[in-house]
Amino acid sequence: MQTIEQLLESKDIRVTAMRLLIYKFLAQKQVAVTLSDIENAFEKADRTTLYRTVKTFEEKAIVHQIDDGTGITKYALCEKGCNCEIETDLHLHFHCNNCNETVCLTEHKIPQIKVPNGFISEDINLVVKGICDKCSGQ
Amino acid sequence: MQTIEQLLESKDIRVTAMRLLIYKFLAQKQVAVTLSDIENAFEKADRTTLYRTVKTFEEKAIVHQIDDGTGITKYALCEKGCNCEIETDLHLHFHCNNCNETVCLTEHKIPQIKVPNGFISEDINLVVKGICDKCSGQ
DNA sequence: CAATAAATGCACTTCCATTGCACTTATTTT
DNA sequence: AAAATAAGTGCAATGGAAGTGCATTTATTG
Repeated sequence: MQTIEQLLESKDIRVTAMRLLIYKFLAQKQVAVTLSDIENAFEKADRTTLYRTVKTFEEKAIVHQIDDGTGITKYALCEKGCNCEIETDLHLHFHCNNCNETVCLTEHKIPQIKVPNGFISEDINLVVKGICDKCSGQ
Repeated sequence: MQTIEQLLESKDIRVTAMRLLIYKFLAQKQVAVTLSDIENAFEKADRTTLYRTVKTFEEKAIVHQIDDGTGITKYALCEKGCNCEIETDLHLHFHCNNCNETVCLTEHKIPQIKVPNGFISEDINLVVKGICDKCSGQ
């Protein structure tokens, strides 16, 4: 069992109170969050700090960025073994049109996509939109 | 053979000089264009007019919107028979990281995506990023 | 403890999307 | 055909989110 401190250190990220808080916030969330979500959760902290913290996490592959088509960038913690950079490891994201939340469907890998001759695929973004389990249940 | 005028009228869109020009511009383009692209092509026209024209086209299923992850909304003409609303008819988009252009790969349909129980899929956005045929050729 | 580097906070800028309102142009009604 | 109405266009302004420069604080290193 690795502590958050150890995780950050293993990625060459200095441990600060702010970063621990933001990490915990992301860990506790079951859905992808926007910068504004984080901002609202930490009203005392400056937006820039939150922004740069998330960017740092992103660079060090602690979180991955999600473009779910709402026009607002969202972030979610990478799962253990999540290699977001590796094309073959990409998972898909589900955006609920009802509650407006976006979740990672980590267990659902993106199927092989064929592209025409001459095209070289490097990265794939797949977002399914619809109604999530929470909203469809009722 | 249907004229542009007839097409617009069939969709309950009034024919104006501006709309014809914008339609022709989109038709001649082989790639998805941003609002700024259109703006640059019609410097005499106001940005708002272009914006609203494209929005009108979008509502009436003459163009479809593309979110290729660049953060800037792009638009492309729907092909004949393109039913962007129908999930099963969705095609994928390819964004070139080199020339920054986005093209519709209309002939490449999106494979069936499985989502977990309780999730209802209504729409799918799939963007493949990499190098396009023009840029990989050299 | 001093020197250095990184982290944080504040202010500001930029870019794109969008809207309100006035004005013009087209369409419909009398 | 003129008046009334509706739609289209242009100008100005707003809002939201992303990003940057710089000063200040906090942590790290010698």
